[in-house]
Amino acid sequence: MESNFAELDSVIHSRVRLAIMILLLQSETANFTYLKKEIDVSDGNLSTHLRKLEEAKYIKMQKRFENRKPKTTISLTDKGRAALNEYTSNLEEYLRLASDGKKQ
Amino acid sequence: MESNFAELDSVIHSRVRLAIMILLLQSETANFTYLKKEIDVSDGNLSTHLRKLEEAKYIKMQKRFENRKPKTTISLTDKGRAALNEYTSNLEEYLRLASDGKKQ
DNA sequence: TCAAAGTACTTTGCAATACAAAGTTATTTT
DNA sequence: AAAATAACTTTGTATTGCAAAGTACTTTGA
Repeated sequence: MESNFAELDSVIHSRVRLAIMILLLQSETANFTYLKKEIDVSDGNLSTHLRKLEEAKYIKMQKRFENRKPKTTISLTDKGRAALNEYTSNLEEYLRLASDGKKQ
Repeated sequence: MESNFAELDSVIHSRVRLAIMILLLQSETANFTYLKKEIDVSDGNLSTHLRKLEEAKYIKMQKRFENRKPKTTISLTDKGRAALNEYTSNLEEYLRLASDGKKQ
């Protein structure tokens, strides 16, 4: 039986990781501090979420030194962009069902 | 600082529990077997998710006997309906940000 | 000049979660 | 009367999510 409720990519389905992906979609590249401020998450937590997205190859991180300080630049991969697209369209379907429910 | 990324109610932010809430919104009441089939989830998993929603007072479960068989009827509480409403409007904002991101 | 504070992270420890397998209790079929 | 079915719940375990602590520097102020 085909369920109305599609699987939701568990790599993306976490508030923090979803926010990271959306921010990267908007701004193409970002750094650690920027993400941290925008999402309001602790350092450690952000670090592990980034690692998870990297392991899934949804983002890539370039680490280099700029003015003698470490600087990480984070961006979406094509795979990540595609996964986010599918995730959001699945979620939209959930929301559509929810708003159908309200109407009756 | 006000983040664009609102907290997402962690009681609802799980594929299975979100689906349960939406199904209850649509059909007012439901039983265990119906939910299980619609969501495609194992018995044990569904049972624990239902308990979690009940503990949060988002759903109520009436257990009674009908034709000498146990029959659980599950429905949304007002609190649950309100929480789902807030959750979906927060999520819609995330999705709006995502589709803004795509356009640029 | 050297100690304290700041920056940009990562690692660690642990509590909470998600899941399926196994268990329970009662009924229906063979 | 044994086996299958229904409608769940409990248990065991692997995974997750999180913040506190740690690391490796650099900058600032006394």
